[in-house]
Amino acid sequence: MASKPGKLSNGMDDTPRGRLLAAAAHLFRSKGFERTTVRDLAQEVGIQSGSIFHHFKTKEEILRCVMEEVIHFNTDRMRIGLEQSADPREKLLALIRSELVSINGDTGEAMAVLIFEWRCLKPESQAHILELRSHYERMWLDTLNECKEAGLIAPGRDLFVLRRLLAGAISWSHYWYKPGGQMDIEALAEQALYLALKEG
Amino acid sequence: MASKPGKLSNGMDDTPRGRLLAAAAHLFRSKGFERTTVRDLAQEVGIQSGSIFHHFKTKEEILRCVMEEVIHFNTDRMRIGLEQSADPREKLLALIRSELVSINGDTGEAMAVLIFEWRCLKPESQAHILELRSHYERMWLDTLNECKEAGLIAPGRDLFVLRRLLAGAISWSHYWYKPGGQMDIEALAEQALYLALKEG
DNA sequence: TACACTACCAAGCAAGCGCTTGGTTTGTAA
DNA sequence: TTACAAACCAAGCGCTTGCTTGGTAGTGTA
Repeated sequence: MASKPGKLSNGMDDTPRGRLLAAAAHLFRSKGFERTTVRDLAQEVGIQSGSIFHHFKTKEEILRCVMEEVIHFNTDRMRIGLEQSADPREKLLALIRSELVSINGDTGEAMAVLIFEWRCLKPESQAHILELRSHYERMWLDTLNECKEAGLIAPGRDLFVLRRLLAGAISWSHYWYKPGGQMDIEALAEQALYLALKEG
Repeated sequence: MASKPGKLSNGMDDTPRGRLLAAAAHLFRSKGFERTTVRDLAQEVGIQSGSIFHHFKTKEEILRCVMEEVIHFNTDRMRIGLEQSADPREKLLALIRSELVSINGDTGEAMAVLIFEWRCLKPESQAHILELRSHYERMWLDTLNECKEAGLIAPGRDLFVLRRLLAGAISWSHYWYKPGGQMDIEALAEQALYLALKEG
């Protein structure tokens, strides 16, 4: 199971395993899973390449663990965001903000790995990760439904399609959005919210 | 330069080079550039792996050529779509439709390669491709501006950000949209158009 | 002191990689 | 028939890859 309420831990703590996962997230994002060698990874944490396999069975297992940790962490963050929101509009904004922070903030590297190194996983690992993601997507659809019932979203909109379009718009920000630039996450979240709401 | 008006050619014709490019687009999309070996590629077109290098200097050059061809082809398609549209709303819909077709239709594999294998290019190749894309993005921004001036887009929207959000929403469709399913491209284009327009 | 355990190193193996080489076949045109 | 170039093959080189192996240093427990 995930962490306790209010307590966020991304599993990349100051243990050999945690340090390896953090370094892997960094390298897999910047170079890609295939281009990152176990020797790169070992050098990053200051050990020999063979020592990695004392902590993980295979290179693919490292990738899978990075993805698992980031899903747990961000599902918790979204849930907390929802709990602190009063009305449907705020809830949707909280989800958008959470996902933008996931992608452009502290867990950005691991999140990008989750998104862009997907096909490097073996099929059975993919199935396992998809299972973890289902809670995550359920929160989105429930919130979009609430917004529609509250009249915030035009009746003609397909909510499943809308969620996929929003997921794309938000995930894509990792390609162009630069945290610390002119636009902060909150302003970007608001622009993204306009994509969904009918008064946008 | 690209093709003549009205004539669309994607450069993957029935020549040894064209067959290699088509097979490369297919393999690079389904397995990724790194996981695709020159031996895979050779087997796909029925030659020996060494023979590939009679047509291309390096494996990276194959990737670059796939990307160049698909940009030329789709820039032409977008331009033709614009020429056949009367008002700003139709123009924007034409751009959205073109990009959706690029990603989910005939050139889908090459387009996915352009998007998802970007970092496999050498920096100088990236710069070259970015140059080609600039015309493409110019058409988008011009059309969005026309829509805003016509009052179709709310005054508070940042058009640069809007284009990036739309690009994400549209590109992302390659992950989930299945041509031939319940929803056709035209319906999807309309749902995507709602993201931008204020009456959406 | 003895034992067990985690974390790690040094060395290297088998396989696969992109690419090269020297030579052969095939199509075209004078 | 000859000439020539494009297209291709068979073989393999030099290198990198993920991963294995056998052994060692440090730490906590009895």
